[in-house]
Amino acid sequence: MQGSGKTARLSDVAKLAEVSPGLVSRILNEDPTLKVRPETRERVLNAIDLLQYTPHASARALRNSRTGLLGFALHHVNDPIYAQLVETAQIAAAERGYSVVLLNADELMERQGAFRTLVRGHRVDGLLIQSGFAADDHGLREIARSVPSVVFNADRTPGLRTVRLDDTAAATMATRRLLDLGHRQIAFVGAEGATSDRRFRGYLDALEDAEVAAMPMITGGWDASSARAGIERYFAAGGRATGLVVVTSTSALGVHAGVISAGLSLPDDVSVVSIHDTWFTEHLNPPLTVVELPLAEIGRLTVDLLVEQIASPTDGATVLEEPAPRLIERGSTAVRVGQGP
Amino acid sequence: MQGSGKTARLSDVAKLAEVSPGLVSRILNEDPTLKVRPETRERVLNAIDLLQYTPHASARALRNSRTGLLGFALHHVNDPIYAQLVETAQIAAAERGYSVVLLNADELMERQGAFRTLVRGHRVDGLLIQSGFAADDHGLREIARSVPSVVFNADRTPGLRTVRLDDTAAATMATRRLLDLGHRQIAFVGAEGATSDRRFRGYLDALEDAEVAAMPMITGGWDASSARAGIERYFAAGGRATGLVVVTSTSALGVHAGVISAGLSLPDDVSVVSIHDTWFTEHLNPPLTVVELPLAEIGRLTVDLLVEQIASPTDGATVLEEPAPRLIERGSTAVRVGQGP
DNA sequence: CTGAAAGCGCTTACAG
DNA sequence: CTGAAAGCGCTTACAG
Repeated sequence: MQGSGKTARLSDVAKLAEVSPGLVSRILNEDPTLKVRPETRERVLNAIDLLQYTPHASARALRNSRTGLLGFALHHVNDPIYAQLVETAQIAAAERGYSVVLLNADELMERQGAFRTLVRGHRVDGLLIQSGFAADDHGLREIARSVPSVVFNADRTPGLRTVRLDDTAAATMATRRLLDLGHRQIAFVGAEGATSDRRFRGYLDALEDAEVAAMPMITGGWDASSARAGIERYFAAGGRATGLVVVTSTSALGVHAGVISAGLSLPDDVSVVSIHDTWFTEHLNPPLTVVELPLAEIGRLTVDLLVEQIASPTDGATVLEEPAPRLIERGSTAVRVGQGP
Repeated sequence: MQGSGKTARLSDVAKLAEVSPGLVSRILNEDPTLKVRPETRERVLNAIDLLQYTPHASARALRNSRTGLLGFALHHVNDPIYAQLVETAQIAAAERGYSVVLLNADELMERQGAFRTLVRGHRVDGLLIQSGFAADDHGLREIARSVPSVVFNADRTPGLRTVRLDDTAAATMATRRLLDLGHRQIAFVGAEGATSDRRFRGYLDALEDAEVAAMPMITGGWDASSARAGIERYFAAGGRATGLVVVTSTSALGVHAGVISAGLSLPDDVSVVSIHDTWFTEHLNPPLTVVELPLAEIGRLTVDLLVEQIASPTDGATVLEEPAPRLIERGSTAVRVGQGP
């Protein structure tokens, strides 16, 4: 049932083409020092074709100390933003000849052994690590130092190559839009971790610029349900914000639902802007106003950086500023009404 | 910057423990025929610990003809249902000692070479293939036959191990609910592929049972935007359904938006039920009534089946019927009003 | 109870 | 211009 017998080895090709295995290998790998008779090369190429020869990945990996695998250590693929990122990054990796191994960041942080098997067992050539998510990433950073890697969403850290989007600019843009619409009671719905901190910073910058007082951060978290609970608590406790900047659109979905279930009208009583555009935002009722950040581009960039890290590791912080954040105005924002100036 | 020098090899452990490499290997792999002096074993274990020894994955893979990798060939990870599945399956795989390689089903189908490198290059021990998505999966089935694999969502096919959820039962349950609410004009919003076909069948079954006439299928597709476009076209053309059974919740999001943008009230004019519960359904406005199918369980089951396939390939169709589909009634369904009996 | 040796399939200096 | 040989790090019959 499984295919047509054994797969051909290099030596089979060599035998068929009546040359040595070494020569076949050199032709396959396009050894630049090699000067082979066109006629011989032809014979070898034909044999490869005839036998459907494909190099044995493990044999190559052992010999070259390169697996051709990139590990992606994520907290949740089941988040639309990261799913989108992974999808792009997987394609970018494939284009560069790498496959992507899906790793569980939490397991890697918690289980000492999981990390050891991965790194000391030479299972991947490099690691993309999702950071900036939990308050404490120490475990992940340890890991990042022991293998070529790119830490996604972390702040600049000595010894690490970090990459991130321009979170601050995005949050500033979102907040400005609410200010322009006349809102003066604007709160930030945030979460744990460095990414949220940077976005909160952007929110503060915009308010400071406009000389409008900031409000205490509302704790929302990174998922819809916790954000919804957070915002329901906020309004139940008498919260008075008329404009909400939400750390990410996944959470904004919950905020959206929470505002409505709190008996408030969206956008008439409360306007909501969030960060990241994704497949569901335009289909909400009302649709979500967002600041779009270049997810596809950061996916490619991250893979490129990781491939560079494998070639020669360097530290430093990369921030993708182009294409710039872009406001997409939809129905969840409106001119502020009521309560006088 | 990268870790503390070279990693230890088996021979280093052997040297330190003053035994042969073979012995270390046998202890490591718990060779049952091995009777070693406790004292010697202790020495070896200590050496392993001291050197932080971890077997070299590629060397093992070459020797054992097992990579420890499972390939997941998907169309879009960027779909909440599949993202959820992948997340569960990744964890299940890790528990069984396998890592997951993310593969692009479309690339695998289209690029002859991508598939050859994968299979003939011994890159994975087995393949989980997402099927039932496009109308024509022939390419994927070819692949499935040449390597231990499980084809997810396909109908029973000779020579293949298929696994799927009880799509028909789920759709029947959804349709019944609309019937119970008094709806008589019920349409199915479907998509391409076997999965949608089975759900359509379930819809037909329920109507037949109730002796209610079926309506032509509305073409929605597997994503929110195309489903929205489909439903907008439908109502613009004078479609008269008061109840909609949607093939999956991702599409239902678009249907939800489309019903509203068509100027109809949800659920008063049109009730919507869809298949699969996921993180966003309860946060829509109104929240989505769905039939929940056991996604986490099918993720585990699929990995288990795949691991079995690797041990010894067999064909056959597995349908996960337990836990049974479950109706979760939310705000997108209501008793049918207006237009007399 | 433990060791020596061959071999998994490749690549690459080193010869000629 | 091409070949023979060693070796990447492991495992496993085969001896003893």
